[in-house]
Formats: sequence, structure tokens, C-alpha cells
Amino acid sequence: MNPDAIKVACSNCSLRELCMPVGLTPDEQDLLDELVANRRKVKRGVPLFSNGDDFIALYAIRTGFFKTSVATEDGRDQVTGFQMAGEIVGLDGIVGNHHTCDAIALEDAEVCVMPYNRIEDLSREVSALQTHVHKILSREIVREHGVLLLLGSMRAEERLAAFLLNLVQRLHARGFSQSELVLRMTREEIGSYLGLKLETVSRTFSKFADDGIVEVKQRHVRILNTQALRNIVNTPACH
Amino acid sequence: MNPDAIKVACSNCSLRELCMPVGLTPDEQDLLDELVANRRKVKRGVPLFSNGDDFIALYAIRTGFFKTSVATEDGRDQVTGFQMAGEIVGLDGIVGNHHTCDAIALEDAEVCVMPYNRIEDLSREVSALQTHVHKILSREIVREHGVLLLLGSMRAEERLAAFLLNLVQRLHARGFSQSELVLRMTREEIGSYLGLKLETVSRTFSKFADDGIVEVKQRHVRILNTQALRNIVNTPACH
DNA sequence: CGACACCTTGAAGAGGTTCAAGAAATGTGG
DNA sequence: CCACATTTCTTGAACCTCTTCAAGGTGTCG
Repeated sequence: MNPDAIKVACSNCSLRELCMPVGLTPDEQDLLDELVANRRKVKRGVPLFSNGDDFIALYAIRTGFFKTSVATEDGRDQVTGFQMAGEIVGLDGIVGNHHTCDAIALEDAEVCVMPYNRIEDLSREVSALQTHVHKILSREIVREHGVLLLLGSMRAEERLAAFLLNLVQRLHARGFSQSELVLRMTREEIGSYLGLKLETVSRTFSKFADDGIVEVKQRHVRILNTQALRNIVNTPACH
Repeated sequence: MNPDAIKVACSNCSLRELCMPVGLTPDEQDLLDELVANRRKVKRGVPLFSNGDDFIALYAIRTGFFKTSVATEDGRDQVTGFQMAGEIVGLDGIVGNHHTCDAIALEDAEVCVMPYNRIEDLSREVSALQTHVHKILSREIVREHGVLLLLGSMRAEERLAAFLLNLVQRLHARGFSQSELVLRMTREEIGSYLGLKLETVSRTFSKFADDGIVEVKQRHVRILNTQALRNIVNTPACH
């Protein structure tokens, strides 16, 4: 028996409140339990989808950790985000019916496959889902605004501080520590996301460690002084 | 008689194909003619909406030119985009029911006000509108991916070249010249958008002019060699 | 016509990159 | 389970791009 064929129902899922609208009637809940077609496992390093792939579904991350990235013709690429449990990927595919970025698992992962035509059909019946889909799309736009601000106006230390605060805040919302985290991505991937070279990321980590703000041991990071990180983000320049 | 009260109908609007779904039945077209509540004029320098404003509508630009920008607590701000006729602004407001950026007219402008609750209601009836709204949101996400790539991995000359090519391409799609344009924004606003200082923008314009790629006279720009601009964008570094 | 905003250009300086080497962790195959 | 190859990370030193500071020029609007 294929484990992917096991009936999946959002109503029983612990991540429901991250992925799905809340306050549904039982009837609506039954309808939405038809939304997820199946689950799909993605091994570390493997793309969930790639630039150019046909767009057929959005994916809700159940477990694991992804990065999304876009590329130029001449081979440079830019990490556009890191996604964790409860977050939705694939939104880039709606406009042109094919994906325009890569989504790659940074650790073994499992996603819920939500075929886009089901989303459209159910959205017309369940207005809470319609609103929810709009909000997910809008949230991604607002998130990217934040990244633009980071890339356009912050210096290296501010970028890394903002990155750490954002990660730990999202992890905390999922029940993890407020002060300790394990990075699932390399220095190079962090650098790509933050518009820095990997050496700069490494140096900035070392500086934070020297200043007693964090403890860094490879990918294990412990935040010793959250307020100091916040101050770094809110301080335009040193002089 | 208040000119704002004149009945507006998308079916007669020359920008219809930029704002609205195509291939509607006459019945659907009639329904969608109820979408725009009214039009609103916005004087140069005046915000269409501001960070913190209640979100009530999306706006389709009829005439004029806007910038959108986000701000940090400590007063820095970042231009997130420039919008022209046929483009939709206000998408940032959906997720939290209030706007998180400013949209400011860079020249006297007029917009069509599309109350969000009407959009939701009509989207459930007219599936072409539903798809269209999703595509508009997704398009904005993909657009921002491009800006992330620009900010994260390009040098000053590449950024400005990409900016000019993008602007002229969008203007051309609206019937303007492929090679000539009038910038509606200051060097500082361009710089904010591109993650550069205004002096760098000015110097880079001068360099392009020296190289015979463009003619620049204040805000009037004539592109003399489009291919050279394309080559600049696709050349990672000089060595 | 005068005040103000905007743009250009120069020179010095800083932040981040590049290049390079070595150390630490991770994975692989015997 | 260990030896070895590979990837990842750290650190130093020189360099370069962009910024900062400054001054003067140009255009625009009341």
C-alpha cells in the first residue's frame, strides 16, 4: 500500500491554523478536506518544482525546510526566501501557468499538494477560503517588501540581525525556542538571500559572537541578546 | 454636477485589456461594470493611501504615475515600485486590512476605485475575474522577485540599465516610444528603488551618456543603444 | 525674479568583495 | 568503523565599488 495514498484531511492536521482559514462551519470544513490531493515527500537537495515547470498546484509545507530562488540568464541566482512548516510555496506559478523560480528542500521534507483548480473551485464556494488565498498572496507581497527594504537600505550587520530575528520569530511561532536555532542553509545561501558574499556572512557572525550577542557553532546559533540584535536593525549607521 | 459621479464602465475603457480579464461574455461584462465604484483624482505629491490606512479598495491607475514605498521605524524608506496606467495598487492591504506602504502620485493622476468587497463578491460569480485577481497578485510577487535579484546580485550599472529597460518596455506596451522616456521620479527615488545613492545614479547616467548608450538631459532620457543596455544587464562583472 | 528643489561632479573614505589558505565538519566507500 | 574526499566555514590582506561630504550648476514654480 502506497503511503501517499492515505487519505489526508486538514481538519486533523496540527498545522491547520497556519495553512487554512479558521472559523469554518463543519460543512465548509468537509469541503476543504477535499483540497489536498495527496502528500509528497521531497528529499534534501531535490527541487519541489523548478523554473519552467508547469504550474499545477500550490504546496503547503508539512515538514522540512525549503529555499526558493530565481536565476538570471547568465547564471547568477538569488535566494528569494526560506520556507518552513505551515507556509505555502508555488505562488509564483499562478500568473503565467508555469513556475518562475526553484523551490529546493534544504532537509527531507513533506508537502501537501493542493491542485490549483481545486483551490479556484472551492474558493468560489467557501468565501473564507477565497479570502484566505488572497491573504496568502498579499502576505507574500508584504514579506517581499520587507526584503526589498533590507536589500535596499541596510548594511551587512543589520541584514544578518534582521534575518536571525525573523527566523527565530517564525520558529518560535511553531513552538521552537526563542533563542536557539539550527540553520538549515549554508553561509552562501544566507549570503545570496541577504545580498552579501558568504565571507561577509561568516565575518558578521564572528563579529556578533565577539560582541557577545550570539553563540555560533557552525549552523547552531544561540541568541544571547535579542535586544542587541533589535538595536542593530534599528540603527541606520554607526556615525 | 460632480464629475466623480459620472458612471464609469470598464467596458468602454481603453485600458480594459491591462486591468480586466479578457474574453468575457456580455453578461459577465455587465457584472464587472459594477466593479469600479468611482474614480478619484490624485494631485502630484499626494498619497493615494498611506501606511496604516484602512484597506478598502484596490486602485487601477487610469492616468498618471505612482511610487510605492515602505519605511522602517527609524525613518529610512525604500521605494518598492513605480506604477503606471493600467497597473493595480493596494495589494499590500489585503493581508492585514490596512495598508503597509505609501502610494504617492508622481504626477497628477486618476485612479479607478474598486472596493475590495465587490471584488470578492464578483470573483465568486465570475471565475474569469477570480483567476484575474490571482494573476495580478502573483504577477506582483514575480515582479518583486526580479527586484530582489536586482538588489541582491547586480552592480550599479546593471541596476540602472535594467531599470531603464523595464520602464521603456512598459511604456512601449502603452504606445509610447521604445527609445525615449521622461522620468517622473527624482534621482533620489530611482536610487531608493535601486538600492543606490542619488549621486551614484547621477554618475551612472553620466557614464552611460559618455559611452554613447543614452542621451540624458535631466529627466529626459533617449536610449541610443538598447542592446548595449541589455549586455550590461547580462554581464556579471567586468573581469 | 528669486527661492527652492534637483542634478552633477570631485575627492576622500568606508564597507564589502575578492583572492587565498587552512580548519572543521560531513559524507562515502572500503 | 575508519580513512579519505568533499563540502562548508573561517580568517587575513589587498582591492574596488559605492558612499559620503562638499560645492556649484541647472531648472522650476510661485
